[in-house]
Parts: sequence; structure tokens; C-alpha cells
Amino acid sequence: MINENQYCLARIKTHYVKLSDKEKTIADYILKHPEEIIHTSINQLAEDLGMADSTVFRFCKRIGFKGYQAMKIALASEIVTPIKDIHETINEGDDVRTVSEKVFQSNMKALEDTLQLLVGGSFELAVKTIVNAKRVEFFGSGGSSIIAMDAYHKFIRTGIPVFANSDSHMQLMSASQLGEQDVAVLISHTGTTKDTIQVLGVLKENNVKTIGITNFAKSPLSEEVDIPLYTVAEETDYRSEALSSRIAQLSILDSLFINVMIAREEEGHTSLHKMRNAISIKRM
Amino acid sequence: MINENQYCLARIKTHYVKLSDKEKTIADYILKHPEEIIHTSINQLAEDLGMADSTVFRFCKRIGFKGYQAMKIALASEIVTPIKDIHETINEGDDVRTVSEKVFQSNMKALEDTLQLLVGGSFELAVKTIVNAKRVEFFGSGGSSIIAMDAYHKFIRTGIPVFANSDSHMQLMSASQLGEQDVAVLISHTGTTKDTIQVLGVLKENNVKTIGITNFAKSPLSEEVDIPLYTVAEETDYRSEALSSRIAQLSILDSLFINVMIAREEEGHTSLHKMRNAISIKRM
DNA sequence: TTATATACGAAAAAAATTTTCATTCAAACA
DNA sequence: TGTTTGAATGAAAATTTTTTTCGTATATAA
Repeated sequence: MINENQYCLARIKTHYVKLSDKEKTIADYILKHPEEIIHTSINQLAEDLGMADSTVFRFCKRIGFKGYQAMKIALASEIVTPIKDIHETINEGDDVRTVSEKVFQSNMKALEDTLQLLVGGSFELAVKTIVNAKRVEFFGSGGSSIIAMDAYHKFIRTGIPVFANSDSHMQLMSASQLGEQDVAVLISHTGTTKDTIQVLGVLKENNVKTIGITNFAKSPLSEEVDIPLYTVAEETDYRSEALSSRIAQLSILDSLFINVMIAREEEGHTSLHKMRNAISIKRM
Repeated sequence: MINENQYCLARIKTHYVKLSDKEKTIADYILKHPEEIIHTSINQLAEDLGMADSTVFRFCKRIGFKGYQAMKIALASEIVTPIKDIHETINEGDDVRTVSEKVFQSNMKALEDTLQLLVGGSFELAVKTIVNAKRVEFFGSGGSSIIAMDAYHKFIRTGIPVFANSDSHMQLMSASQLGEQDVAVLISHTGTTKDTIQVLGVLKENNVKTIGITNFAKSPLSEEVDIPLYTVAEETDYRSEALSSRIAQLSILDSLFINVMIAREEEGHTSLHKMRNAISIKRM
């Protein structure tokens, strides 16, 4: 009726507050077992939940579908295991093409999962914190120093004073110069890199606001940082999670960058025109 | 009956030869307009095709579904436009969450598209070339030098002598030292970066084998390099293609790396055990 | 307290799906 | 050639599922 399109789960969440008790029961069930609904009739579902078919039907209408069928179809479109077979390990007989597909899919999966976690987390706070920073500095060691340098290249265009250095001694020195109004972004896949943890220590002494990007929630970095952000990358045989994790880190930083740009425009720091120009530059 | 799972379209194709005329008509129709079926009843479909419901029903059974419903659901799961609305531009009213989603989706799309192009192209040759190289060097300038450094970090673990330097003078010097048996990988998003083109000139003089990674087929870099590889990233308002392009570059290099590792194992350079260890290392 | 609205289920109605059965047609066979 | 067999198909019946209608209960506001 109102609308035919996708996004069943999102729609349920949106309408959740407006639902009656019984309807909330239905909503909970669907959110919990969306895959099952797909192969269940309205009778069955109503019976399982101990209510009348019509109650379920009204629920479908309420969240904006033409009926139960329409909801089922939308759900089916939505559920489909996001990117399939991705997690498959690379096997010995695989040809170049197959290996490439698996590598790419693994990277895509990392992005998908990371995004999922990002939107629920403290990402928004991270954006605000950076927008209000007097100065932002990126820290990373080893492979992560490359990500830090990349972030520097991006953020230099926000107009916020930014800095990054791949030398660990310089990093320590630089960290000791930061203050309360500054923000440090620390990148470490494992969250245990000694050099970076050491930098974190200096930063905390100086009350610098800290944002961490890591793959592991239970790590020194993510536990001690003010705002932890997480990548989600899984390891498989013949494929280090570290590879995908870099893609996810990069994307988090992309996202931070664009959001900061937009936020700054809204605060009137820059005109829309200049902003677009800055973002859309071809060469980075 | 036989099976409940996905892959409706594939299944239709598989069974195609065994189908009767009427059934072929149905198959053709579904393959042509899968999205429509989703919102069509079996009656409707039968009528549209000028046949009986039961014929359509039997078709569903024949290709392995429990019935029409089941087929519809499978189709719905399958159709869902791979990653949707991705290309949507970022709008002024978008909140942090929406912007983040768009950024990530844009990156995922870049990977998807890049992979598509990769498998048809000269990627396999690139892998072979690197495997047989005496020495591999990565070149990039500006933002791309970061990608080159990243590649260096990865490939150092292949055991092949690799090198990368972000200073353009050093790059020129280094390029002049390479010879016929060496391979140079040049990275430039636009394919027009002056420094990198200059390096390419030196390399060609020395008959060094060259692999280029760029977003544009009509660019000095991709036209003059021995083996061009392409990223696919589209620009939108408020979102430079350069951002996504880096993710794609990184993934191409990931893929090259893993493939090279595997190829070398097959050539007996390293044991499977050592190889896995090398790839699976947590910290990069 | 009464009126009104909302939530819900029961049952009826409608629609869609699935099954059954009869017919046609063509190939196989006597 | 006539008959049999079996696959393909459609018509109609049976069944299941979905949707609508309507009545009751409960809560809320006047």
C-alpha cells in the first residue's frame, strides 16, 4: 500500500515504538529469526506466537507493507547472506581468478561488517571530537604508520591542523606536545603494538582526547582510549585478517574525513562550493 | 522438494535443456524479468504467458523447488540489486550514519567493479611476471606513494627482493638501476602524475617490465605500461573517486600478493607451512 | 459514568497455491 | 496401420494461505 520496497528490518525498527504489545512480540521475533519467517506462513507464525493471523497481518500493514506476502518478499531480499561464501578459505587448487575473487570478497565482507559495527558505536562522537579539535594527529606503527600517513593526506584538506609521522621517536615527541584540546587518532590492527601503546601513555598524561582504531575489543588500545572504533576482519587459512583490516581502517578514516568535512561546512567554516572542490580533487 | 536453497536463476539455466516448450517459455520470461515475478501470483504469470497455472507450478517443481512460493522467495533473495543505492550522492541533510553508509557502500562498489574488470584482464600475466621477477619495485607519488609503501610492506614477505621509496628523486635513481629481469609496479590514480610518468620513461629505456595500476584506461600510464591493471571508482558529488580508488588499489595489491605467494609455493620456493605462517601473521 | 478509540481474535471471504484428473498428441511398437 | 504408452498440458477441484469483516474487550478521555 504505502510502499513496496525493501528494508523490512529497518522499517520494523523505525516503527517499533509505535507498536502495541502483541506487535512488539512479532517485531522481536522477526528481528530475531528473519530467515525463518521466509519459509513460514502467516498462520504458522501466528500460531507459534500464540495470536491471531489478523494480528500478524495488521502488523505487516502497520510497518508499511501491502500484506504478509509482501513483507516476506522484502525480508527475503534483505536477508540473503550478505556476500556469500566469502569466508571460504583459499584452497590449493584455486586458480588466479578464484583467489582474486576470494581476496576481494573478503575485503568487501570486512567493509560490510565494519560498517555494521560502526553505526551502532561511538563513531558520531569521534566525528564531533575531531571537528572541535584544535589539532589532530595520527599515530601508527609498522604497517599502520602507512594508514596514519594516508589519513594525514586526507585530513590535511579539512583545514584542521593535522600531523602524522612514521618515526616512533618523533611520534613520542610529538605526542608530548599535544594538549587537552587536541585529538590523537591511534591505529593498530591488534591493538597491542608496543610503540603505539607507549604513545597512548604519553597522550593520556597530557589529557589529549584519544580515538583508537583496532580490530580487537579486548586490547590495551581499545580499552584505554577515549573513543574506540572497531574494524571487523576475520582471518582464514591463507589469508590474514590484517589485509582486510587495512581496507576497513582506510574506510573508517574515509568516513571520518567526509563526515568532518560536512560537519565543518555546516558550522560555516567553509562554503559548500569550496568544500566540494576540496573533496572532489582527483589527485590525492 | 529436492532442495530449498537459493540460486533460482542458476537452476533455471541448468535445467533449461530438459524443459518442454512451454516450460522454456516460462524460463525465458523469468530470466528476463526476475524482478517482476517477485510481485506476481502464479495465476497472473500463467495468464500473461497464456498457459495454465499447473504448467507454471510443474515448472517450479521441475527446477527443484517445493512450489511457486518457494521459487519466488529464492528469486527475491537472489535478485536484490547487489549493493544498492550505492552510487547515491551524499546530500546536505544526511546524518553521520547515512554518510558513513554511503562512503562504505561506495568503497564496496569500487571493489565489486574492480574485481569484475580484473578477472577479465591481464591480471594473471601480472602475477606470473612478478613471480618470475628478479626484483620488484613499487612506485607512486603523492598519495599513491603511500600505496606503494603499503605494497612494499606486504611483498617483502614473499621473499622476492622488493623495494619502494616515497622520494621522487630516489625513485628516479632507483629506476635507472633496474633491468630486463626486474618488474616495476607503478601506481597512479589518474595515470597522469608527472613524477610517475617520468619514472616510467626511465624504466622503459632500461627494458624493465612495467605494471601499472590506474583508474583511467586513457592515460599516459596505462597506455605505455606493459601490463595495465584498472581500478573502477566513480566520482559523485561530495565524494571523490580517489578515496574509493585507493581501496581498490590496495585490494588489487592484496590479490597480487596472495597470488604470488601461492604461485611461489607451487614452484617449490617455500613450504606450504612456512607460507601460511607468513601470510597469516597478525601484525603487518 | 459514558463515550470513544484501540487492540485483538474469530470467523468469513477472497485469493493463491497445489493436487487431481482428463485430454491431446506424438513416438514406440505389435 | 492400429494400438499402446507416456509426456505435456489444461480444467477443475481441493487445499492452503491471505485478507477482510465484524464483534468483543479493554483502556482512555471527557
